[in-house]
Amino acid sequence: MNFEAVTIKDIARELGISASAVSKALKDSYEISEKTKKAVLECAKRLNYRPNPMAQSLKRGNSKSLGIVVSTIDNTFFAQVINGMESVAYSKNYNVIITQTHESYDLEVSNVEHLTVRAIDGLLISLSNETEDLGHLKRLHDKGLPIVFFDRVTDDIETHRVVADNFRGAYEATNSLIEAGYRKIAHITSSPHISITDDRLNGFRLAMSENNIPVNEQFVKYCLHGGRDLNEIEKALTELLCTPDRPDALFTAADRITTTTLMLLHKLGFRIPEDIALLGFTNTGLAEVLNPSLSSVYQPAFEMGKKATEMLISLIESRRPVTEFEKVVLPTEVIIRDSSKPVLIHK
Amino acid sequence: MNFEAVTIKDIARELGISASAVSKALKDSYEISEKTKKAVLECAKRLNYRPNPMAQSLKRGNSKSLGIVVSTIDNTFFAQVINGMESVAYSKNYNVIITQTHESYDLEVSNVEHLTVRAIDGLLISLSNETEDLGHLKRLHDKGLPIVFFDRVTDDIETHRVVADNFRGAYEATNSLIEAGYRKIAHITSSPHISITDDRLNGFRLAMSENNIPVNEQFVKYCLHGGRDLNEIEKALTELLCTPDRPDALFTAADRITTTTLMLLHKLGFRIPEDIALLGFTNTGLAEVLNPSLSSVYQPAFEMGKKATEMLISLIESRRPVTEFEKVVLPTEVIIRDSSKPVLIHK
DNA sequence: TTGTAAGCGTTATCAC
DNA sequence: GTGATAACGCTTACAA
Repeated sequence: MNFEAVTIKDIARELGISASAVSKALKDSYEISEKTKKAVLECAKRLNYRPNPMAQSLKRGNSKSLGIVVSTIDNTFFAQVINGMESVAYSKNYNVIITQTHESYDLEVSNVEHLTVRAIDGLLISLSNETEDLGHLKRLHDKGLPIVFFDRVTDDIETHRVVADNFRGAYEATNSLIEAGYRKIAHITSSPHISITDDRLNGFRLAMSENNIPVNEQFVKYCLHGGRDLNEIEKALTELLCTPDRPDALFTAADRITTTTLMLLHKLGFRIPEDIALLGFTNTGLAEVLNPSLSSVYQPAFEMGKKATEMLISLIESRRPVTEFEKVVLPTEVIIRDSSKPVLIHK
Repeated sequence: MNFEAVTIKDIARELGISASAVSKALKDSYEISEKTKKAVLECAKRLNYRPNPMAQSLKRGNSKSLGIVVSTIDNTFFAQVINGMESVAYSKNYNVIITQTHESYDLEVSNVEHLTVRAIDGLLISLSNETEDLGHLKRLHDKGLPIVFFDRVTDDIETHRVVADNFRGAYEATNSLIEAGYRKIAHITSSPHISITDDRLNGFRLAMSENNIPVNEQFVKYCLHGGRDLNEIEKALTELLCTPDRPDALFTAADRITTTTLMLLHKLGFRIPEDIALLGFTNTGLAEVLNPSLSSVYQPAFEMGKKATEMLISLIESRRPVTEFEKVVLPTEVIIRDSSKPVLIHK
């Protein structure tokens, strides 16, 4: 760029040596004398030389950047995942390029396109709520683009996957509701298209059946937009709560759904847990503070980001084609909360 | 990249013409015959040719990508700003690279470094809470890197700035509290280092003084971490509320501060607005739902992102050096809410 | 209308 | 130990 114009040639000219000597000196090649190295290093520092990553990429055939595709960055869970990804990527000298699908299949396709055009070395992706067809990803994968799926994964593409233990998290969470005496438990969850929805639903079902509690199918509500659409959740809640035989507890299956449900319950004048119990997957401090009386299910977001990125970078940097793929399941943490919180102050 | 290996040469070879003819045909040059163009286009599509952006950048001396620096993406306001930025950038064929400072000066410096090393064409930045020294940005600006500041701006660097009308927003918000009958109004705000803090505080002070209400300086609380640190706000709240002559209303000056305050008030058992009124800057749907009885100050986040990006791209693409810089002030929206919300259902 | 050649900044290979 | 040279993929004078 014009504003960062110091190149290897400038150093070469300055010292009266060749560009290739400078290049070698800068990477501490054994071919170059100590004296020259010292002079080059000094000069590079003095002129504030920075290698041009474009030129390096062009030469080396890689870009040292990773593409990230999430539904939205405005979500505590994904924000934490991205933080984990950044931490590993930066430590290994990779950059990340973040894109959002806003839960749209079309945007997912065009973002993936955008990223590969921009020449990424690998892709970290959590599928959008809408996505059913994986053609766009299969094609890239077949061409050799390393891909790691996280959170919302698919088994249709042979590669690494990192997920939280959604099944166990849902199972334990449901159990804790049952232990607390609740029986009429409703489950508000995401789109049926994505992998995690099934896992959580199955955990819920197992806990219920182990306790000989039949699942009322009217009490299972899907939210196609995953909590981003307030109306969708409002509708689900209305249907659940506007009946004489309404649930005595809600189990919400995603960060946004939990937060939104909490908001709506407050708005509707329901006290928690006196009027209705609420337990949900959440990575927002919010739910725990507003809802101190019950457990919540915390997803290992930062760890997930780290793990996925480590796996991706190892895929990228492995010399030979990888044939063994791993599905890593990280433990979900069910936080059992103590309802005896001190109330600090006089009103 | 190895997985996307179709180059201009492949097309040239396929058609038995030269690479430069292909290049020209692809950009619809007048020099090339219609027949050749058609053949090239067909072949490019058939082979799924994608230009290598690295090579283009190297040649053209630009990267068609913009750097974004925000404190954190896990914040409704910044997430909305980024959405606005993406919408403009994509429409003009720019990519964005998002980085977070987590309110740390050191991270701000290293991110900016990272971005320029990665060769961005321009920088969109909202200063971190901690930043006082602007040397790192001044140096880049002097070298010719186009920069646009948004939200948390500085007057020390001669360039475009985009802000919300924080002064007016705070003024109107405070007025609405006063009109509602509150007199003992506390102000919880961000770090005193950043520009918006002063603007908001001044709006608050003007409204108070116009109504002949003295500002109790004990009622003005600064949060150096801008609401990210729960303890900081808890401390401020405790100090404010644990006195006999406590405030009857809180005016919070930032999205995260509003949300966190809301959480803590609930936790402490304060009802809003019966026990204490709360009015704040917020871009989260949350606050409005939980706090339906009062106004809230909505920042034009999406518009801010759009405007800042338009200005940056015009800076980048302007041929001659720009000497006239603009400070755009977007209107803040004070939403007066109706407390008569229907409560839907029987408990 | 098309082809040739040089060059963007870097690096690898080979010669000196 | 150091320097020429070619190459990465693309663009653009300029030559044909």
